[in-house]
Amino acid sequence: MNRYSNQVRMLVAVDCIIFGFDGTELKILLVKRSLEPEKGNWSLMGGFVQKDESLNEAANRVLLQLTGLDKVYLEQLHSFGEPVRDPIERTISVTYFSLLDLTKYKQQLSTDFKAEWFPLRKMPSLIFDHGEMVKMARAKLRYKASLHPILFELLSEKFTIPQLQSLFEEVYETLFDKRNFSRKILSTGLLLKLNEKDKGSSKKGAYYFKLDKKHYKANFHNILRFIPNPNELL
Amino acid sequence: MNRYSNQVRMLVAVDCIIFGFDGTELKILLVKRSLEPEKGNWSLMGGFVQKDESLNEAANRVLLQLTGLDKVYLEQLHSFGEPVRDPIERTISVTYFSLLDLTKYKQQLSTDFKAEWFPLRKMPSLIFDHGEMVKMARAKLRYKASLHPILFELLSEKFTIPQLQSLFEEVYETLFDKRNFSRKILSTGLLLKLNEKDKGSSKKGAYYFKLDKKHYKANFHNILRFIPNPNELL
DNA sequence: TTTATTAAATGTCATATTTACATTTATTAA
DNA sequence: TTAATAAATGTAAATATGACATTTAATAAA
Repeated sequence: MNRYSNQVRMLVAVDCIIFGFDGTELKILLVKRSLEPEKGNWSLMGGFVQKDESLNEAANRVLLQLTGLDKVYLEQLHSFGEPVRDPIERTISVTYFSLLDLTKYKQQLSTDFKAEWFPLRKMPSLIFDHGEMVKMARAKLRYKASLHPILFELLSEKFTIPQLQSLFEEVYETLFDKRNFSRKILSTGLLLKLNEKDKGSSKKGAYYFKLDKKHYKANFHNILRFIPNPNELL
Repeated sequence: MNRYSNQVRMLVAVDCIIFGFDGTELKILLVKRSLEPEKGNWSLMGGFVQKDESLNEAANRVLLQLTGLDKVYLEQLHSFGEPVRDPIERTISVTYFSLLDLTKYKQQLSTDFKAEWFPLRKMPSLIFDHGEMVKMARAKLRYKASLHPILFELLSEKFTIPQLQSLFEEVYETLFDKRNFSRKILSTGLLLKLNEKDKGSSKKGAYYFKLDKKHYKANFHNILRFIPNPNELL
């Protein structure tokens, strides 16, 4: 016996929801679809899983092709499998969500794919069920970032507390008290203060911090509480 | 154009990790595989996704076939897609994890599938990558139950606080202080006290409670904290 | 040199939550 | 009536949280 009989084979695709932060706005990377149907419409970056490729490998390949970036935060999100989600042919989509430092993004490669960063709040409508995928990724980002230190993946190696706070405020579409925010973030023990200031946004300047990588990796799965009243935000 | 060209089609299966609680032990429902390869070895209950069936529909169908139960807690967990995970033919497995009240389980149907409940701690080794799937489901159960009231899905409609505490203790393989446990659970406002006692385990008897369904549904997604020091348990 | 301006950094107090720990209560059987 | 058993409940100290205002460092203007 070398095949299962009487069963339907289908295409399996990966689609990536890629988030970035430019210092002010939370953004998503989209591409113009290059084939019919819906050619020319905005879409998540994706591709079919190849013969000898795992799902994770496929997602990493797609991400590398689009951004030129390797070793970015990438996590499987959810699989979508409505029978008619792709009108051409039955296709299961395994979605991944990714967080990356927008400033490291290799723009030259993006031209091959007609890729563009959109502010999440001004995102165009997407093909197929991609809008639903983004919605789920956004919910997961909020959920996970309230409990685990994932938002650091969106910042450069060096960042200031006010920058970090802006990012949290953008993700949760709210404002936090800076005294309490600073106290809570510093109390995690995740941050190392550098002897260097960012003078970009004030005369006094704000100290740069970087992640304590050891502490970060060792405690990543711990449940912290980054967000004061997470329930009220949902 | 009515097909995508030059792409590989694969089988897509759903596999279900089904948890139950008998009052003492946390259990998992397994079946003896009925076809080659690995015929006769223990396996998760699963099946191939059919032509006009969504992933959720496939999982519900499989669960109904095995347990006779409809409308149980069922949640998509993760998709597994290593190229060689099934030696016969490339198959993507979308896993679902399910929590059900073991006492409602229709045993007569299980005979068709040679299904059996195993205590999680004494589970036999499973075919393919099913062991890894169970491990992930167990981690997710612990994670989610520390933040959301999902363990109630494992109990009957009526239950006592000591029974609930036993369940938590079994899931986390630890002991909790009963005064603090009771206070924390009651403070959620999820429980309604009934005018009836369970005399099964003491002379005094323990009051039965049931879920306040409205409150449960409205607040399910809120992040609570059922477990005192979840970090130390991971 | 002094002063004004700006955002960063920090402190305090009241309240809520958490943890550790012991006694009383209801029921049944001896 | 008493002994036995598990259920139910209380309290006090420590810690975390949330609301709120002042001081500080650096630059630019007077």
